[in-house]
Amino acid sequence: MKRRTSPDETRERIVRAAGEVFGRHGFDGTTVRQITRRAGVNVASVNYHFRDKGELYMRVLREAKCLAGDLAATEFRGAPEEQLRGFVFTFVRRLLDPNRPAWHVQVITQEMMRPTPALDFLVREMTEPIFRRVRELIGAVAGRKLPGPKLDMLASSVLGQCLFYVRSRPMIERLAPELSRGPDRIERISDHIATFTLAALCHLFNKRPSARKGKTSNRGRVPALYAV
Amino acid sequence: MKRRTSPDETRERIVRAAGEVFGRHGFDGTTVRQITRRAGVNVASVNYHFRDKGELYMRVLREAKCLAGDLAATEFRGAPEEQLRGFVFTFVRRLLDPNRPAWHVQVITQEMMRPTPALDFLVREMTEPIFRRVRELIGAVAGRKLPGPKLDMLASSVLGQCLFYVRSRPMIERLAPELSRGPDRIERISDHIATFTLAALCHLFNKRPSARKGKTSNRGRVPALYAV
DNA sequence: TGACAATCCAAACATTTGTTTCAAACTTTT
DNA sequence: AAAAGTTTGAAACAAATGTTTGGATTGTCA
Repeated sequence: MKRRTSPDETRERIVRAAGEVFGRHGFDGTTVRQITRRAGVNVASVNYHFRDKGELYMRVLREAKCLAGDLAATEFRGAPEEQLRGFVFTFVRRLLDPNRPAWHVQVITQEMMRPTPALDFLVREMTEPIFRRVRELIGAVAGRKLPGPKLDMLASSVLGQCLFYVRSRPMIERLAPELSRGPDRIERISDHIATFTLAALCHLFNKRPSARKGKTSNRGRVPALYAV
Repeated sequence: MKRRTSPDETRERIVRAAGEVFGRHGFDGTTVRQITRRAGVNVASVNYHFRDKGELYMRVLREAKCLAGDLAATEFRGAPEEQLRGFVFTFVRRLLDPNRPAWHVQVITQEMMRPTPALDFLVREMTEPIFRRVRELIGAVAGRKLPGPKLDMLASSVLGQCLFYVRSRPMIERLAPELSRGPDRIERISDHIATFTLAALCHLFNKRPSARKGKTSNRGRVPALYAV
């Protein structure tokens, strides 16, 4: 007779449940019993399959980083402006897409805000490459060599805009509920951030007015290729 | 003989210590004994002076909101662009000034990210007014009536840029340490955000190029009046 | 001073925490 | 089918949690 749940499935169920709870309450705020209750397994399973709570947490972070995808390695085609726009669209979609399990982003955000010893891993493995990538894209749009700190701040402006919608979600839902609703909200937000950013860069570095203005033109749409 | 510590001082010591610990670990991650140890008082003091841990937390939030200042009510003078610039300078200073106790900002940030029932209070009392103010300032700069959601996203772009430096601090310190150091870092960051934002608005709404570009001009400096 | 209330403190309270134990149930191997 | 190795589950563990208790200490006012 087949076992009701295989050992591997138990492990997966624990990781998924752990991701959801860790994502909502962070490492400290989460109890092992919350996880096992949600996963429908025994309390001891956590210590059997993973050494302890900390080890399980690391496993969850690794999973989240993995599912977050190699955004940094993605190639975008077209003019530098189009590439930056493509990046913003992909990044925001990764952050807000309701089809993806929400805990991937949430658990990473929690770790960024209330660091545990695991933060170094996350920065090294995903934040740093993404940050570097944004700097490259911005440098290309600017079309000239920029001093490092200036480039860092420009990249921070882009990432800050994107992450705001994730990290301040409970706030935004109260202040501007329209922004959180509607099936096209991801595209609206992406389009705004990209347009805003390109407008700033365009003005700061005296590029041509870049054609875009007002509603979404076909040129402005992110190619389906990017819309992972 | 005078008591070593007056009851009022005990209360204050508890609130300050609680602010520091809550700011670092959030409500869940904080234990009453951590607070009392840091404050140098007995464990029971918390339940004596404040009803329970939750009541103390609310008191801390109220204090933080109070010390955060009535940024929303501050009047800025000059052209709309100057007013927006003044707001950014003041806001960023409030967020990053090392002379102010860091926990004011941190405890609010923690609450935004991992909401407790107290979030409604915070949004109503400080976030909402600030958000509304930014929308007004941006509307003035744009010089035309804008649809609500558009205004919301523009405000989000400004606040997102500012808050990034607070919420991603542990990350930034690893990625771009230069941004976290130096006595002029607050001014450098403020100046960048204001310039970046005004450049975008200027380009989006076809205003005149606004003169600013490159290094800080005298016009660009925030008047001492604003530099609270 | 002496009585009264306010404040403080050590100890204990009942829960909840992460983890361990060990026997039963199951799967695989012999 | 018997033996060996995995996986599960109920119960128990010590440690830590928020809170309460009762008595000691302090300040106030008659």
